[in-house]
Amino acid sequence: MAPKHQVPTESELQILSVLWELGPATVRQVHTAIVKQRDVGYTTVLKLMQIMLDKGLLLRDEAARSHVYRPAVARSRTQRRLARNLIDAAFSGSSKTLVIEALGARRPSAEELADIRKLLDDMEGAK
Amino acid sequence: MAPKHQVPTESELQILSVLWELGPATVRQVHTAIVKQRDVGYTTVLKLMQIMLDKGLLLRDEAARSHVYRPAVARSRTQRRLARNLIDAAFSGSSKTLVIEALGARRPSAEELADIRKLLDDMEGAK
DNA sequence: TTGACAATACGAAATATTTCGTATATTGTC
DNA sequence: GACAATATACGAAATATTTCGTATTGTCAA
Repeated sequence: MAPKHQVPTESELQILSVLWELGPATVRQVHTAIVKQRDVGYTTVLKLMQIMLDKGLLLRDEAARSHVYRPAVARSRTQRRLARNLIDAAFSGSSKTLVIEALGARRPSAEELADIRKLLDDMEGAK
Repeated sequence: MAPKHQVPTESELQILSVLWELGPATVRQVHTAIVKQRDVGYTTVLKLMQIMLDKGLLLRDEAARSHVYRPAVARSRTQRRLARNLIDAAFSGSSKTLVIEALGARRPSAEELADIRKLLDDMEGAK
């Protein structure tokens, strides 16, 4: 029966990213945002969002003529799922390796490094 | 002109993972390893590896009757690309957020935590 | 040498994802 | 009310990915 959750595709992720950024939004708003990055038609985005609704990735409010969509699952839950997925698919289960490569790929600021260090402290403390 | 590098698909990643694990290997060896995780035919794996050769993801040695394949790009380079890709696609460019979710998704051992901490030290040192 | 087995090549079906065109309905303005 | 603008629904083409069957060739043991 239902696989409760799946990993969103690239296009779906782009839509989710916009919704995470804007909050609940109409297809028009999402399309306007995406078109700044990539050339794609309005009905394409509409169709994708309808499919995502079917899949349970989005919810929508149909009260107004322009339906308002929002993610069905919290951003951090989806992000965690994506992280776990990548760790298992390409890092042989080692979060450490992913962490190392992530830090190498997009160098964080000093403040962010400090935040990470703090999290490590907490994790060691709560053993 | 060639797009030099692309992100491997799920199936391709599974094959790469096996090759990273085993080192250079034949289709037979890769298939034997994959079948333990997923039910798939021999010629399916063969075809995928041939396609990966075309795409430049793999190299092969045809000296023997059974060709020996190996990744065209080092594991860590591919992993870094995947990390960067995910950071940009789902973490709005923030490696910090990915790091946090990765640590939450697959809790590392105390030793691994120490390794990560060491890396942070190096990164702050080398500012 | 011949037959069984194993390997590659490759076409093409099956499936998944992305794209868009067209039909139709709703809203607001004149 | 009629028209222009804007929405949704939805079929279906286009593309990408995964799957496998079949043809062919090489290898080796009896």
